Amino acid sequence: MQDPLRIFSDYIAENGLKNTPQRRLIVEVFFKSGKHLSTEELYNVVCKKDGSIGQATVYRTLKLLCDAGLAKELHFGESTARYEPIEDDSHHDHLICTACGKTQEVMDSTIERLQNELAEKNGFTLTSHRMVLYGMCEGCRSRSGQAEGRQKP
Amino acid sequence: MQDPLRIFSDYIAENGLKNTPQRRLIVEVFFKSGKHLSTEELYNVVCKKDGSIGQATVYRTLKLLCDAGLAKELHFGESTARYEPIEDDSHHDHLICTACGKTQEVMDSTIERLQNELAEKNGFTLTSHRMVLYGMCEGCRSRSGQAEGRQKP
DNA sequence: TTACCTGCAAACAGTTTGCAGGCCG
DNA sequence: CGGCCTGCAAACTGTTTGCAGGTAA
Repeated sequence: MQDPLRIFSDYIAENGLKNTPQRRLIVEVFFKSGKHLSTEELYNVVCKKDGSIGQATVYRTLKLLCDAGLAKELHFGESTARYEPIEDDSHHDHLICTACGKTQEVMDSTIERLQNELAEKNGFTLTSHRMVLYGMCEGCRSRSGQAEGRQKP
Repeated sequence: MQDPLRIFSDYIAENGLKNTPQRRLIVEVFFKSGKHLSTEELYNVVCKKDGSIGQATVYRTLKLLCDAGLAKELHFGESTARYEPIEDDSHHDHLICTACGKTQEVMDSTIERLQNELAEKNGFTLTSHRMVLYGMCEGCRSRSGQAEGRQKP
């Protein structure tokens, strides 16, 4: 994928917006630090590099990134939203460990195809989807041992 | 599935809780009116039958239903949570029209199986999942006609 | 009688917005 | 220079919680 910063400044230019240092910093940090950042996490990192940046700007810039098609808002189970960089054509879904919170990106083209067929079968034209698989990762499973009958967390 | 009210009062009894008229009303309305209610929608309906009920009780009762395994909290794209009755063994996923907001329940056992395999392949033991398909329903598609190139809503 | 419950309102958390100044283009 | 941007703080929205009185068991 092309440099996201480049795409971003193109988008900025095309839409008569301004390419400010704050936006550049936020976008850079967002794409460097990788995956599934919440606004607050992003804000914290950004703050360390420029303590004068306000949260509102982070919120506004993330929204801008979504508009530009460079980021996607995600809602796992939490009260806060998370954002993920859109890696061009590499679509994927998420696998989350309910014990340790680890998230892993997954992708299965057969499932993708069946999703499309399922939508068609119901008269829908699919434009996108979200799939999140919740389970227990290897580590947590062996760590939690034989305590299987638990119901209430 | 058994009467949800019955299951609920069993749960109440087993856990030393109280079976109050407010709870009974909320649970009854929740299961009668069916699908994907938000707390506010549920509150509005309940209010019409008993104007003295407070929102807090609705929130608390929905949480209780989740604990009892009778309801499930859903997050589509909105700012508010929705709740759906758990119909025992009839698991399903959701198909949502991005134009009119219509939601439809769907289920594909092949997809379900592949999800399990995908999780296993990554060392996870799957416990649950969420899948939401976004698209355009037949009605909206024909209604919106040939305006396909639109980018910004 | 004794917990548990309820409605109310205040408290909260996450997010948005109005404003006065600042800066890109 | 003009319009977009920014930081700040206040406003908002959805949800939670403390409290004093009420009620199921």
